[in-house]
Amino acid sequence: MSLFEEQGYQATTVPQIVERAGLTTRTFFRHFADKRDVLFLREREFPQVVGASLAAAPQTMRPLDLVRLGLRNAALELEPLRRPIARRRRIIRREAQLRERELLQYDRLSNAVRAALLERRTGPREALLFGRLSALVFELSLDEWLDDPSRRLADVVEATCADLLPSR
Amino acid sequence: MSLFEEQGYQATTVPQIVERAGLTTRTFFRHFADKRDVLFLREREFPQVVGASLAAAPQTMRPLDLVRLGLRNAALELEPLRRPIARRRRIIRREAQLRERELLQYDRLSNAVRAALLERRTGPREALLFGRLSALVFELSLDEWLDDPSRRLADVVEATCADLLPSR
DNA sequence: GTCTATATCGCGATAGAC
DNA sequence: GTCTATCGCGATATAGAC
Repeated sequence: MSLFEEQGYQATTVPQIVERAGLTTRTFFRHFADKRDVLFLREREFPQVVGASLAAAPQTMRPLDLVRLGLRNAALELEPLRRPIARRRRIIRREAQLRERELLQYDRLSNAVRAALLERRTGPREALLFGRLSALVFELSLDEWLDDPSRRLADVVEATCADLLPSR
Repeated sequence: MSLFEEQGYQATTVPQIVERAGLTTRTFFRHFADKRDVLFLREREFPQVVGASLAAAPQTMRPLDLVRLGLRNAALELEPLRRPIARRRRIIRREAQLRERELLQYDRLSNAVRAALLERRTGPREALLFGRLSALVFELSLDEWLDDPSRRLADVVEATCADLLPSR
């Protein structure tokens, strides 16, 4: 992130990154699928975590409440990381390439929620829909939260849920 | 598309593509930002078209009806292209790289709708929301339509709108 | 259109952890 | 000893400068 801030993402080469990190180029690519991936290390496991959180919830919950629970849990984990997340967002916003990768991450989140709902015999269409809407809620909430430090992420998520997930 | 189907997307190189097309590599990259872009030629103008269609609608329309109109117009244009679109989807589904680019395209659609709504003094939050939801409606509809040839895309879009865009 | 850089990846050798 | 991570070298495709 330091290098990206200093010189921009494009201008920064992988050899420069590995030099500062004390590794070789080859090692870099064993950990990261491509150069962009270096900014999404934590995010890669994020969908898994949310999915697991849904799987662990009581079987009796409705999809709507399930999703709210999962997003709430996710929010609590991110709450203390506001600074680095905001820093990262600033970098991502400057490069369409990075926005593109970010979208893929949200798509993975969406799929994780969908898979968790399917496990509970939610209908395929409803599962797909809730998955997508969950990811949308989360992205919008994160953004609002980063712009308004006075609110807690969990609260923003709750409000966005109420707004976007009309009870079905 | 033929090459991608024969050998897969990754295995196909740009030199192979230009050889079959009778061009040079340089010419390829003059038209397409990168290799993936070759599958999104038409899609690039799509957001513009939808945006223009919204801008041309009567000023008195509510955002909800505006979006429905825009998506309906888009649907009518795609209706005759079912075969190639389905073929293209099959290729895209096999490669995460391509799915990623597809997501960026939907993001652009979302932004086009948002921009059009902002022009009409819709509130920023509502514009953002409707933009995202429009793209979501469109993606889901397209997918359903490709899986069920018996329905018309415009009808699927209408049904998905009713489902996802509760009147606000 | 030519030339060049940089991202990406395959392979074989090696070092450390358990 | 086996497993896994790193290294070093090299090849090629993508992408961009001029």
